[in-house]
Amino acid sequence: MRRDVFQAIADPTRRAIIALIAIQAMTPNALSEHFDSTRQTISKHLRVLTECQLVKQEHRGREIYYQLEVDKIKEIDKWIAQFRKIWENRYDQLDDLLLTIQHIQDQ
Amino acid sequence: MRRDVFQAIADPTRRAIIALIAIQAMTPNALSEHFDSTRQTISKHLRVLTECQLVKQEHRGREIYYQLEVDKIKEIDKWIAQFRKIWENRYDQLDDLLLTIQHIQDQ
DNA sequence: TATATATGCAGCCAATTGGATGCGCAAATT
DNA sequence: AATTTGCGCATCCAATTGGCTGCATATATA
Repeated sequence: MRRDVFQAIADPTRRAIIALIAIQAMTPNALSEHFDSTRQTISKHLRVLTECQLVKQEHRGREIYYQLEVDKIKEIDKWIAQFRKIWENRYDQLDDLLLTIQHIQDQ
Repeated sequence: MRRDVFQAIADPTRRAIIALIAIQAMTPNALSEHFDSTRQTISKHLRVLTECQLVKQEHRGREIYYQLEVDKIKEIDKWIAQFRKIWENRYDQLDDLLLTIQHIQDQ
């Protein structure tokens, strides 16, 4: 099983789950009320999220509260960071200039 | 076909392609030299990346240079942004305090 | 003009995925 | 003690995915 963070957030339902529990910890039952899928299907999604440590469980009697592991989101942010410097250092003017230089070289 | 940015970056090979062309535009042939997969497989990955507009083509004779669409990466960053305020406003001290309050309430 | 090179597309296949259903188990509630 | 509630797990299934091979097409090159 691959089970990495990027594969986990590929599914729209799982992203929605993440967004919901980011606000407050929730049980599988409470979560499934927000979706058309069955509780078991949501449970399966939570398993994927747990396996890649994007969420953690907090047992409370027979209920299990799922809570976001914000640090794991940072992992995605870390991957994005390598491109951030590109769009931060890119200005329209500079773009035009480079394009012009390229055209001259092509001739 | 789903073909959204999150599904696109779920595959490790596609993430590697993105990282490579972020430095400089590359042809499918040049790209496939960096992987064990065949040129056609890389081409298929490039198709996925093109369809969700993470890359754009620049035709040059019989060669096609693939170039990163940095703006599309921002879309992922935008999704991450909603969680950034959580980890920025979260300090260990505050965490401990909240945990203590919760324990008191549980009693 | 014939050949080599660069590429995309169609089709095939095994593996994975997201969904449902039907359990079993543990904790509350009656 | 019996029942209800909350949950995870195993299994099944159709759809998707990532990889391959074998083309067809377009552009360079001999």
